[in-house]
Amino acid sequence: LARRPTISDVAARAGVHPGTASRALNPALPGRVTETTARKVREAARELGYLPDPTARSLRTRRSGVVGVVVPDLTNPVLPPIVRGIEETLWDAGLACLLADTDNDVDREAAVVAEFQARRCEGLIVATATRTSATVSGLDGGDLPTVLVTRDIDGSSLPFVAADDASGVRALVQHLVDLGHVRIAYLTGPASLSTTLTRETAFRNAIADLLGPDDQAVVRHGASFTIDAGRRLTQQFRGERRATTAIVAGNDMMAIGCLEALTAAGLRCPQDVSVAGHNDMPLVGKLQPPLTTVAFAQQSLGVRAAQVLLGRLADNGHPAERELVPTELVVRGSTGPPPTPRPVTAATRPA
Amino acid sequence: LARRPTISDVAARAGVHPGTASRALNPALPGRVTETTARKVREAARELGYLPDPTARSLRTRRSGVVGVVVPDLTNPVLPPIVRGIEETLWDAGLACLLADTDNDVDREAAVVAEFQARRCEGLIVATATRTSATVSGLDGGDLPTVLVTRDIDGSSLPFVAADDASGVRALVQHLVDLGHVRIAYLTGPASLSTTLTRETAFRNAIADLLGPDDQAVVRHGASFTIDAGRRLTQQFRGERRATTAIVAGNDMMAIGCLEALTAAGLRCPQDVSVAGHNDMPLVGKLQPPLTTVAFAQQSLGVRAAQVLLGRLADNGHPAERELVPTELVVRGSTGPPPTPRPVTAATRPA
DNA sequence: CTGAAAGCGCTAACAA
DNA sequence: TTGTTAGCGCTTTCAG
Repeated sequence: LARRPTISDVAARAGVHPGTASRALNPALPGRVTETTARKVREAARELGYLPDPTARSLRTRRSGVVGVVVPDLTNPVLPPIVRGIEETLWDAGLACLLADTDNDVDREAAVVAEFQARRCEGLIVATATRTSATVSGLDGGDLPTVLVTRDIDGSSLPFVAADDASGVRALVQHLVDLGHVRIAYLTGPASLSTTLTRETAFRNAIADLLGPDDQAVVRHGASFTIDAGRRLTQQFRGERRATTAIVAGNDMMAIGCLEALTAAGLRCPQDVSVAGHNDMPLVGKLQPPLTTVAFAQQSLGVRAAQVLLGRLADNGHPAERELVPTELVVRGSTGPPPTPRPVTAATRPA
Repeated sequence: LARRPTISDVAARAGVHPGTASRALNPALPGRVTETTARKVREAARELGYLPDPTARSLRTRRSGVVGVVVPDLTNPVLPPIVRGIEETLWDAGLACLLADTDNDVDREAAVVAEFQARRCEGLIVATATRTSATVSGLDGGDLPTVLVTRDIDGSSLPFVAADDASGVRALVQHLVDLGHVRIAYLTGPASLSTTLTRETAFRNAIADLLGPDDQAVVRHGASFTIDAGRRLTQQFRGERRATTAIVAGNDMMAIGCLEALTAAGLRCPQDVSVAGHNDMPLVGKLQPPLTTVAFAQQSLGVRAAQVLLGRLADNGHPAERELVPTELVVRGSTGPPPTPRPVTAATRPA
């Protein structure tokens, strides 16, 4: 017979009943079996190359051994290491990962979550980016264990793992203030994203704490976290605020756009204007100038997220953990002291 | 009752037999049902919020609706867009993606494939990197439809989708020769990887075709496709071959290492030595100098791989397609004419 | 065209 | 401790 061996085949070969064979193969079980039968069964299983059918098992046990991982856009460089950490950790726990990319689309997100529920995922790890999501909010308090990574949902009490962006941004502002900057602007992405709010709030707080009144915190929002958006925002911003000596971008891509716009305007970085990013994407340390940015251990973040989910799988009841993994300020060449004090308009005018 | 509705619930509500309900809900079936009953059943299903249980269905139909995607290392920047293309295409075809990262480990690869088979994946897309693999070879001719992406297996007849690296490398060498280079070296990664061989062979052929005898094709292998390996290889290579005016690297990371080593040796790129990479990773166009490299539509590659798999799923019999998606030479600032002819040793000596 | 019944492979009650 | 039995939810023969 060409079909793959079933537990009945194993049982037959071992001369026992299928039920017994099942118990023998199941490691931790209260009603154990004799060591001799266990050996016989294992032997038979090995000889036959028996692999249990997870489908049949799922149907019976109502546990699929599968976790759904939902990302907004896998081509965002922060995500792959996170997904890798998740996958590795879950694999070691005997769980497989279904991956879906929502392309930042709410309908797609809803469809993915529905599909993953239908497929009997035991848990969900959700990294999609918006601050609000009817789909994800609906999971809060439900019976499908869910962990948010990198994003937070307004008013949600779901467990959540992210980098401690606030500390990173604060360290960055501190660094700029230490260098002597007093006119610092923040260029960031859409206010609808969880990341935007966290970082922006941290920026405003840091400015208020370190430089006094809030009115010095200049913040501009772009349409997306891209090089283009960073470039455009910088161009239009430079038209209004020439006194600025340091620009913090919401992520590295925007910082790159910012650098390009400054260069195009004939300004040097960091001599005329300092620039910093966030995320420490691959290669930003190889740019000219190398980018000062906020880094975090991306893969560890994924590992932690998976561990939190494993905790929820064991007990979905206890209060949700909200964990932040540490960030680190990476100082590189794109930040330096502000231009030596001269009449401000002259000091920052394009060459 | 709190449990989710089954087909029997739907059938009861519609006043028909479960079997009939099943048929009514199944779109294309030979033995159809009356339009009126079909409507009743759909109505009942909608009211109950019925979702078929894929586990039970799988058990019965022996089709899981899941395919396995095996990657060597998701943090390699070429992979995420490919995986995204795969996921999107399969999602549209109603298939879900199980993702596993082997961390370039053969045992892990074997375990993953076994696990995916056990989980009743309908097909596999394998992107792991080595030229030989007992595990993957074993899939050849088996009943699990498998598509290789980005890699090839020696002597395998499995369907395979990759970028047309050979054309890209050839275009690159042509470009360098057109610029006037005659001493061109190739620095690449481990010979055990599929990618290494394809590109290296193309390089040797191009050199032989365009510059004559093979002895001018200088090739060095490093331990990995990393910045470090590129740097080390360049350092040791420069010790031996000062006449070289152009260096082609096996991928962009090595090219970056190469640039660093040249800079450290006081050489300018492209004035003293031209450098080129392969893959067009994010940001390599933003480096100083911007890197000349070989690009391909990564996401499309993933889409094509998924489409080929869908073809195999429909008919695993017909001969395996071996498809190459086009590459494009992206000329940027890191390549230029060789130094003006002077005594060779002087022309390439560090400043 | 629809109802009846069997069974995918496994595990968890219950009995012996 | 082991065998027995039932059944997870679905589809698909086979009758009617």
